[in-house]
Amino acid sequence: MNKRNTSSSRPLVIVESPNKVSTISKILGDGFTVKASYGHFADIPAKRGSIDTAKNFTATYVLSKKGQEIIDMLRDELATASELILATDGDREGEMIAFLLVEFLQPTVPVSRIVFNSITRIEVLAALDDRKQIRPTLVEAARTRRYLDYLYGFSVSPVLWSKVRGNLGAGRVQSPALRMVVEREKERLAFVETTYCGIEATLAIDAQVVATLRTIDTVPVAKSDDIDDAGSVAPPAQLLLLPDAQQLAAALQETSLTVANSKTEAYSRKPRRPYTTSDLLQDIYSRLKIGASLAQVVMNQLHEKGLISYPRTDSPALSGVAMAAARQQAIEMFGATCVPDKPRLYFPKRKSAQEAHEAIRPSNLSLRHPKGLSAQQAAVYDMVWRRTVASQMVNTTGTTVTVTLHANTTHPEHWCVLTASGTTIVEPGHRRLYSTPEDEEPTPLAEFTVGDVYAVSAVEVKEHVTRPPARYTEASLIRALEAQEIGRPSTYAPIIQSLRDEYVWSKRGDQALIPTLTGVAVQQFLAECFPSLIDYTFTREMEEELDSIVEGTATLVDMLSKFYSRGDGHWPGLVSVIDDVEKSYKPADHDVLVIGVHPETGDPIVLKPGRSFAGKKSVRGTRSRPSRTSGSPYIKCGSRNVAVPDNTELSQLTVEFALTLLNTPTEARIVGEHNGEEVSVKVGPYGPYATVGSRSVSLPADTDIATVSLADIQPLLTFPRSLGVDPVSGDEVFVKRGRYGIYVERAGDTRPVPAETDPTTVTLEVALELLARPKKARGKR
DNA sequence: CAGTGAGCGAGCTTCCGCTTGACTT
Repeated sequence: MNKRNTSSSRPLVIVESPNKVSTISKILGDGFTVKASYGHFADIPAKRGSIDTAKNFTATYVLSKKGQEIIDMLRDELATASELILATDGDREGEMIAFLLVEFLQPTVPVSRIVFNSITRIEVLAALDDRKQIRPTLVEAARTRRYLDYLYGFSVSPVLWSKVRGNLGAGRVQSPALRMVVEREKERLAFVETTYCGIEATLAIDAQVVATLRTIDTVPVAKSDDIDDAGSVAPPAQLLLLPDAQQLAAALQETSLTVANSKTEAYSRKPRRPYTTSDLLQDIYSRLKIGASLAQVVMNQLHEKGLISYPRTDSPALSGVAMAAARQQAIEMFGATCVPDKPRLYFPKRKSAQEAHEAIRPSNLSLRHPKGLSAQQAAVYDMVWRRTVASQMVNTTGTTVTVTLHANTTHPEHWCVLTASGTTIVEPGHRRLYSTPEDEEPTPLAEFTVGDVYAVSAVEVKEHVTRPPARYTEASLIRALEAQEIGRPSTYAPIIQSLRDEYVWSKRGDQALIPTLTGVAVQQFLAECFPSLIDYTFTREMEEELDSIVEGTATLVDMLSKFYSRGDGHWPGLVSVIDDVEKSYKPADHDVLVIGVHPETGDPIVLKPGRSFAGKKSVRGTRSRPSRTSGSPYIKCGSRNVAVPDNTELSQLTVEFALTLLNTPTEARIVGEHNGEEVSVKVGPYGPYATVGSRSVSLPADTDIATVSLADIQPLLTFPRSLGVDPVSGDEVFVKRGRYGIYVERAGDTRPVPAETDPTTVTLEVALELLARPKKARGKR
């Protein structure tokens, strides 16, 4: 419809995002057609064997369904175009997309590649005058990254299926992320709480000056920083305990404090850098308590409305235009002295082929309060606006005074040193617009004269208890991953989502990430069998090698054969490592956790991950299939097994907890009648089961015998069931429940009942239809 | 401390990194 290019053909410009199309169209005018590729439209297939590892790691990129439509659309546009200009993002992935566009479009017109880092008239037009070609080494690096991730994930995950449990995944990004969450949980478990005291003395003067006790006879009084998670105190500091503290406080009350030193220092704080994706996710969480997925959605919405720049970036850099606009806004609000002489420049941490975008900032800085936004959108926009403008303002400056006071106490006799400090802000600078809860309004303190003596008006003993390291939140985990350069801005939110599928959970109304028992089991397994794959430096080292490929000093085959087959000095190669694990790792010999020893039998009480099961398990239990008979993690003691919910905290797994589970339900409990027969439930050596008359029926492993009702289990009691006789063959047709779930059977021929079909509604017609299908179901896509 | 039900079929799961949709009210 919008084909007005009948008279003369125009260049076709392709960008990644449709959101860029209209802006760039406006800049380029009628002489160009601008279209979007919508990101990666092709990929190697997500199934086994997509990479031919025997043949120099060759693989074929295939269009996705949506990708096919996009390529068709672009091919139509190209048919009438005078030339093809590839304007995908200026990073490694963008180069790959440009390369794949050429591969799939097979253009017959001239092709060139342009790169601009921000969509401004100057940059876009300059890029058009600086035509380049696709860089083959950059494409090779992108391809290597893609293949390595595939080889890692699709080789290690199957080992999890055979050694831990089915349906689990491992990968270069998710596995170190899981490691962080699990190790933090174990640090919390190993944490030893320490109680310690501090003493605060208030000086008897008009101003409220509170001095803190620092040393007793030159020995530093331990602060929280001096005490580690095991409760050890870093020398020379020593813990001040309550009885001593009270005695000393009483003695201090009787003494006076002499000023030994008064020091004045300049105080200066730079503004925070403009937002990267990770910074903004972190800040949205701490200010608005919104998790990563929703936060990313709100950021996207603001971007789609044209209000903020591209929301997935790891660069804090601002374009020259944006810096000038931010300075202008600051000057209008606070006058010319509120910005430094020159604009403040911010640089990405890692200068590489990876940063294609600038920081997240308002598209139009003169727009202070856009109309028509939801409360969340408005709040996020306001944060972005403040942080961007503040980033160009002068430092917050002032003076910090620290005064040192001496006291000699009697009963007990000690020489005590106390300090007090305070800061006076002279120039608020950037804090007028943006401050964090940590930069609390400082309390000022006047200077003191050495030798002056003050009486003490009050002495207070403050008792403190050390806190275990905090669990990660979505935002802090993302920050930790980013600090290790693991993962990319476009994947931060999805990573959290995929962890939540199996490996982590949170309590209601809380964002703290707690590992599931399955998550703990997988981390243990990976740490034992594949430690170098979950090393936090793995990705960084990968990136360095990819840089060598870009520079032309290494190749895809070098790097992948080293990783996968050939190995190097320290690493025997993934294939060989996996072979060893498959041969030598016996799950029965490995426990997730040794909980303790049974006080009477002396049998060890251990946690096991649970083995193969049919159907996917959800931690929240919304979709647990009734057919599942095993799979939940379980506690093992002697010959007894008892299931524990996957979302049990490690700290709950004590001997007492295990014993209550192991001891409680050995007796059958009658829950009602089914077809006139009494139904009772019980836990046996193979897990929970129901008895109906003389028949017994296994129940899902996480069934709680004490609370389960007849209604909960009644559907399971209907199997096996005769559906009638097949009118064609005359054979009786059954629906049965077996190890792998519900299935239908006719004369020894079987078909599984699909998970989405309610097995209680299976009729003869349904069964015959299933049996008519070919035996080997072809997996769709 | 320990004799606690019964057991028929085997296909599939998985990676990371780019992008936006589209069910309805």
